[in-house]
Amino acid sequence: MHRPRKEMVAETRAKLIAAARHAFGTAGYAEASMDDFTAAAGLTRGALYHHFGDKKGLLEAVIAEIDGEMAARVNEVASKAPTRWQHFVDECTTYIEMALEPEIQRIMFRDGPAVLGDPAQWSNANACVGSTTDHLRALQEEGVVVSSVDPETAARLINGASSQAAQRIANSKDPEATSKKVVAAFKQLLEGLLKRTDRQPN
Amino acid sequence: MHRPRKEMVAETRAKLIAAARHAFGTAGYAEASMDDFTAAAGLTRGALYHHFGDKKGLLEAVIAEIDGEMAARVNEVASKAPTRWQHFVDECTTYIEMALEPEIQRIMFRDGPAVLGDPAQWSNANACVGSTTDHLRALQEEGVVVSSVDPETAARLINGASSQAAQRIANSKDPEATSKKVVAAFKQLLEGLLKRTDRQPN
DNA sequence: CAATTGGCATACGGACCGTATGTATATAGG
DNA sequence: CCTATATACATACGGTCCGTATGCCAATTG
Repeated sequence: MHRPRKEMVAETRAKLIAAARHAFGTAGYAEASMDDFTAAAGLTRGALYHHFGDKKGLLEAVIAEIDGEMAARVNEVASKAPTRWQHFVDECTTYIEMALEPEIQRIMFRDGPAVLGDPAQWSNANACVGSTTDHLRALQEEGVVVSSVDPETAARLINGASSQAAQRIANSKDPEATSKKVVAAFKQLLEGLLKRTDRQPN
Repeated sequence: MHRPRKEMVAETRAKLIAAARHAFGTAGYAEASMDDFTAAAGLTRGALYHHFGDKKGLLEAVIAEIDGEMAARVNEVASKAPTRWQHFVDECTTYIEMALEPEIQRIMFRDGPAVLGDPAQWSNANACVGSTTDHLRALQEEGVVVSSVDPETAARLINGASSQAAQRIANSKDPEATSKKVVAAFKQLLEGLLKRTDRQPN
């Protein structure tokens, strides 16, 4: 029953991250007691401090994990859009869909920024916005998107709008209906990036 | 030297709000010690709990005050734009300018949402977005903005983009230069709301 | 097989918060 | 004018939480 050392360590790290992720996602970062959720993982704060330094370090690890999952899922959508522009729009709406999950809302868009500061400065978690940036740059080279905007800047603004979009849907009494309204408004804003020749009729 | 009761009460409330606003804006909500900033106001936590119930209640009061100031300032810009559309755009950029102040960033966009939840659900502080909504509705009636978008929804999305815009400028190494880029990208997104006939050439 | 390193738990001190309680002053009523 | 009451605020207390220091056990290394 004596597993190799490395595996045990990886397991405790994973258990801590999972327990913290659940606690942060439901109770919230500030209300999550380290004693409680380490105990729920069958450990103590000793393990936490040993591996992550402090509570914020553990939050960073949780965020890195979630960001990786989100980036992976955004990339999955890649396949079946006829044009690159539609593919780009699909990625954005996929992002909004992911942001609907309460755990992601809470950790990535609320507690994360409050505790760690501007997400744009997070060293580990910017895979998602990177994809958006790349698409915008490519669309500019294709002449679909106006060349006057800075791709990364636009990606960040879109990100902010997406987060608000998701919050609005999530807090709505009729999520299905408001989802339609929100996504429609969101796509309308995106069209501002298109050159006039490529814009859809309204 | 016996001032009337009401004045004394209003003064202590104001002192508490001012001290908390400063502490929240600089140290941040979680790191601001109630003992410390009440003492800085020449009071104790007793006064705080009496008037505001708890720390969150005081944050709400601070946010209400700031929101009022922001709404007032947005309305000041009202005067001298030739078209309603430009007036609307001016209001948005004014909003971004205000969001550059660290105190507003921290309280209204970071700690506020983390502690009190979705800003759209705040009972006291939505004067700003209300103005944006009204403008959008009027622009729709004038036939300038596409009629397919829900005004309040669009206003919220714009709000999210504005907040990101301000953060990007504030955290930049060359705020002057990035401000130009950010505002340009922001305006470009806004043009997505225009009917094709009214759009500016790119 | 001995020494050492790393993984994790336990113990302790301090900060902070919420409530319960105490006290003084101003207003209201007789 | 005097008393009673309510309001404004301070003080006291208990509990929770966090960070560090310390200790122990197992696994690796030579």
